[in-house]
Amino acid sequence: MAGASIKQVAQRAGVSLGTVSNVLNRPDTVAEATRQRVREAIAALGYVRNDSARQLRAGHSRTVAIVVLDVANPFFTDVVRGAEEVLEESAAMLVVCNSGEDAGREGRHLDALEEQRVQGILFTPVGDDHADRLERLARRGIPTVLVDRGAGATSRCSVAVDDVTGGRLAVAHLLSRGHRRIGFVGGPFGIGQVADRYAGAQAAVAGTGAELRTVETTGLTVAAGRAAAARVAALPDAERPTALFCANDLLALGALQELTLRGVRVPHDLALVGYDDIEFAGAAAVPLSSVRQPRHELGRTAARLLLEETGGATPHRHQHVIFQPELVVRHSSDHARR
Amino acid sequence: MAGASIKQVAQRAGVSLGTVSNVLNRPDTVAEATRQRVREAIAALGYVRNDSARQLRAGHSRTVAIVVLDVANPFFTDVVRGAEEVLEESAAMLVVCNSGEDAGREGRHLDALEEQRVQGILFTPVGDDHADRLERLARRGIPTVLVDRGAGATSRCSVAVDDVTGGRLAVAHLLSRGHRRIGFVGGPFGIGQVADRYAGAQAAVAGTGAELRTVETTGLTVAAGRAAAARVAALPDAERPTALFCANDLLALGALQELTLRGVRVPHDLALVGYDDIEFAGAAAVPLSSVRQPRHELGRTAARLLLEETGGATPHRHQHVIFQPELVVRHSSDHARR
DNA sequence: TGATGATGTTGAAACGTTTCATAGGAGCGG
DNA sequence: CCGCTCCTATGAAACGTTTCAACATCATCA
Repeated sequence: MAGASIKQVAQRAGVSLGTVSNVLNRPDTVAEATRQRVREAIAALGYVRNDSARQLRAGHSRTVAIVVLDVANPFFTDVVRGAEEVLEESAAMLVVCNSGEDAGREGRHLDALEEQRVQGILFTPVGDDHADRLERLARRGIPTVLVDRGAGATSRCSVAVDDVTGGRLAVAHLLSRGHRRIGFVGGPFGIGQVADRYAGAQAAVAGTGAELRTVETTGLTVAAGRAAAARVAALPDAERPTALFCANDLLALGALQELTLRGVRVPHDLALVGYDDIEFAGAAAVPLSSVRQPRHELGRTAARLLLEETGGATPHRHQHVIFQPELVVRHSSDHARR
Repeated sequence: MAGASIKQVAQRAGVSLGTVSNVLNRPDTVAEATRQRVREAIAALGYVRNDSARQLRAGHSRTVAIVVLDVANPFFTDVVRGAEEVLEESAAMLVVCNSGEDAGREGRHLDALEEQRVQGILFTPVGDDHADRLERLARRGIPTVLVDRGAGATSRCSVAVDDVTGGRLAVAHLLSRGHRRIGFVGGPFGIGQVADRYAGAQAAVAGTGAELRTVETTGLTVAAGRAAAARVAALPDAERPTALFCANDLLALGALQELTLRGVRVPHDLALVGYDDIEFAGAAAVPLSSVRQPRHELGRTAARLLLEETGGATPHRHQHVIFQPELVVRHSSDHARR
C-alpha cells in the first residue's frame, strides 16, 4: 500500500502500463470501459503519481518558487498572495523561500531550486552580483523574474515600483511641511530598494539647501527601527533631524515605539514617514504616513510574466513593468514646522 | 551546456559513471587524483545534480513543507522562521504553502506534496476532518506534525499552545476589571483555535453570572475585525458589550481602527483584548492587550519532532508538546469598569 | 610464493514515469 | 473479400541518479 506504482495499477486492471499512463494524461484516447477499470484499480490501490519520476521524464517541474528577503514582511506576503492567485489558475504550485536578507541562505535556496529544475523563479535578490547566477539558471532553462529590483537588466523580465520616485515623494512632502534637517533611516545600502529610496530622497533635497543625513541600520525590521530611533533621540538638539524618512514601515513603526517611549512627540517634535503602507501603518499609535505600493499587483504581474515566458508559444520578449508609488499622508507627518 | 548529466561528466573525466557518483556522495572512497579530475570536469561542464532523479532513486526528498492558514499572519511567519532555523542545520529545505483558510486549496497543496514525496509536513489544518488524509500520508511514509492543533491525535506528533487556557486568561482578566457583558469576536468556529479560545472564554464566565456573546466573523483578518466592530458599534447601548475578546490580533487591530473611526473610545467605552501578541500589538493606536504565544519555539519544536521521526534511528514515539500562553496587559483593557 | 586484505573502479540494475512507433481489430467502401 | 482507415492498446526506450556486487591492482605477510 505504501508505494503502489503505475505497474501495479496496470496489473490489477489487466492492462498495459502505457494504458494507465494514458488514462492519467490523455483520458480521451482510452475506451470508456478500460478507463473505468483503470480508475477503479487506482482507487483500490490508493495510487498517487510519483512526481519525481514524472519530472525526471519531463525534464522540468510544475512548481514555481518565489525567493523573498523576509517572509515576515507584509510587503512580500502581499506579493506572494498576488502571485499565488495567478499561478493557481495554471496548475502550478508556488513555494516560498526565505533568504532572510542573508546572501548565503539565498545561494543555498537557489542551488536547491536549480537542482529541482523548478519551472521558474520570482526573485528579489539580497545583493547586486546575481547576474552570473541568473544567467546560468537561464541557460539551464529556468527563467527568472526580478521582483522590485533590477530594472535595466536586458536579459530577463522584471517588475518593480519606482523607488526613486517614492523616496522623492516622501522627502518632498517633508520639505513642504517646512523641515530642513531630515534623517534617512535604512540599510544596508547594498539592498537596492534602500539605495533607490535614498537616491530619491537626495534628489528631493538637492538644491533646496536642506540637509539629509543617513541613519544606517543593519536591516529592515522593527527592532532595527527602535535602535535607530534611540540613536537619533540621543543626538544634541542642534544636530537632531526634525523629520525621519524610514526605508520601510517596519522601521518606522519601531522608531515610533521607541520615540513614544522616550517622550519624543510625533509629529510635533519629530515627523515620520514610512514606506510600503502596510496594513498596520494606519493602525499605529500615531497613524503613519507612508508610500504605498501596488504590492498585490506586483505579485500578479510577476507571475504572469513568468508564465508567459514558460508557456512560450510565441517567442518571449522580456518586459520591465514599473509601477508608480503613491504618498499617503497621515498624522505622523501632518504638522507644519514653522 | 543546458543539461550536463553525470554521464557526460564521467566521459570528460575519463572515468565511469559510478565513480562520478562516488565523488558526489562518498568523496573519501575515491583516490585524490581521480577526485580532482572529476571535480574539474564538473566545473567545466557546469554540472548540477538533477534532484528528480536522485529522489526517484532514493524514494523520498529532502524538502519539508509547512502548510499554514495564512502566510500574511505574523503568527505563522514566526513559526516558519523557527522551523527554518532547525531545518537549516539538517540540510533540509523548507517550503511554505499557503492554504489561505481554504479547504480546497489546502487539499490541492497536500496532493502536490504527496506526489512529491516530501520528507514531512508541518501542518495547521483548516478543518477537523483531516484524520484520513494524514493516515494515508503516514502509510506512504510521510510523517506529519500538527502545529497549533490536534492535541489528542495519538498517531502523530503535535505542538500547540493551550488555547483554552489562553481564552480563559483573557476573559478572566476582563471580568476582574468589572466587565459583565463581553463579546467574543472570531470565526469561523470550524477553526480549532477559534473554538478553543471560545471554550476558554466560556469557562471563565461560567458561574460568574456574566454574559458572553459571540460576534462571528468569516476569517481572522483586519478587514473581518473592522466589519465585526461595525456590527458591535451598531448595537443598542443595552445590548452592547463593554469589552471584546478577539480571537487574534488582526481582528483586534481591525476592530480598533473601526471603533476609533466611529468615536468609540478604547478602553473607556469598550475594552479590547487580542490574541497572539504580534509585533504590532504594542505599537497600535491604543497599545493592545494580548495573549502571547511562544511562536518561534513552536516552529522550532515542530521541526525538531519531525526530524526525530524522519531520521529515526531509534523507534519514534509520538509526542504532544503543549506550551502555555501568557497574558500581556496593555492600555486597551486597562481600565476598571465601575 | 601464494594467500589475504586494502584500495579504487566498474558496469548493470533499479527507481516510476512518459512517449512513441507499432500492432491488433473493427468497420467500411469498393 | 481486399485494402483502407480509425480506434485502442501495447511494449520498449529513455530520463539521470544511486547502489552494490564484482573485479583489478597492489602491497603485505606468513
